[in-house]
Amino acid sequence: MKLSENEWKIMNSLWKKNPATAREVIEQISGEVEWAYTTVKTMLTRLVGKGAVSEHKKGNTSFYEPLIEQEKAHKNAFTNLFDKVMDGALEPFMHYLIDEKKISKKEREELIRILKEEDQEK
Amino acid sequence: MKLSENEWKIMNSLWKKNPATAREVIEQISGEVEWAYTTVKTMLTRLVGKGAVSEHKKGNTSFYEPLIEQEKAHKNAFTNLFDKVMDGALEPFMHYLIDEKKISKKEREELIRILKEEDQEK
DNA sequence: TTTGATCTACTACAAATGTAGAAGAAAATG
DNA sequence: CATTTTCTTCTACATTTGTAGTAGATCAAA
Repeated sequence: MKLSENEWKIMNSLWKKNPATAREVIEQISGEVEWAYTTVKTMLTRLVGKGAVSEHKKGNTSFYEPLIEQEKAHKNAFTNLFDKVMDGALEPFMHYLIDEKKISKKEREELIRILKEEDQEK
Repeated sequence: MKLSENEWKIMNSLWKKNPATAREVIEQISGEVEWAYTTVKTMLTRLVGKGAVSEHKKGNTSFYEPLIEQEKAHKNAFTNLFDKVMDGALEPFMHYLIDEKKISKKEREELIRILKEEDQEK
């Protein structure tokens, strides 16, 4: 399942709150982007076509729900990034995290904790 | 600078070896993908158009070189992934790394080292 | 120098993506 | 009920991406 940038936006909104109407989706993402109502509708329809979202109606209004799990979708996106874009390299990523995203000391410690924790588990 | 998947493939090849001719690029990525010669040419031309790659000729043959830095390009890709796709979430990424990419104990230790090292520096 | 191999430049064309307008149906409001 | 608001479905259209084919130029080998 490959999603476009705009589709991610919609999916992220739906993962936060669902079922949701097109109107609700728009409201949730307004401020981040300014799309016409029908633009959002079009993307929702396309997502339904891709099988990423379900649609059911109450009266004449459609309610949408994600059909794919956020976690899986994100993993796919990561895999894609690493395989296709990064050619498998991991280390530059860590530096990126630290340099560009300016993760806090706290977050850094959290990451270390996660890494160590898994070390124990396995 | 936004690159498509195929363009990443070409760029990664050019970062490994440059300047390079279209023929050399093809040879380097053959095995991973099977594109017609003219397909690679088209993409190189498009990359030149985007300003990601330079082209200069010797005789009638073009030699290509990356104009953008690999590190910066990768950072952009990360930023894009996090901002657009992940909505800023970091933690799921670590779990992804561990679960899906099955990074080795060694790599894990390396990541921890990097994270700690930066901790000292700043 | 003829001929085959190789390059380039140009053109093509379908699918995906971004972005929405128009028209008609349904719901809400006065 | 008449009018306004809101939804839906269709249609549209430019750009980007994937993926080459063709024809003409050039280089290399016999």
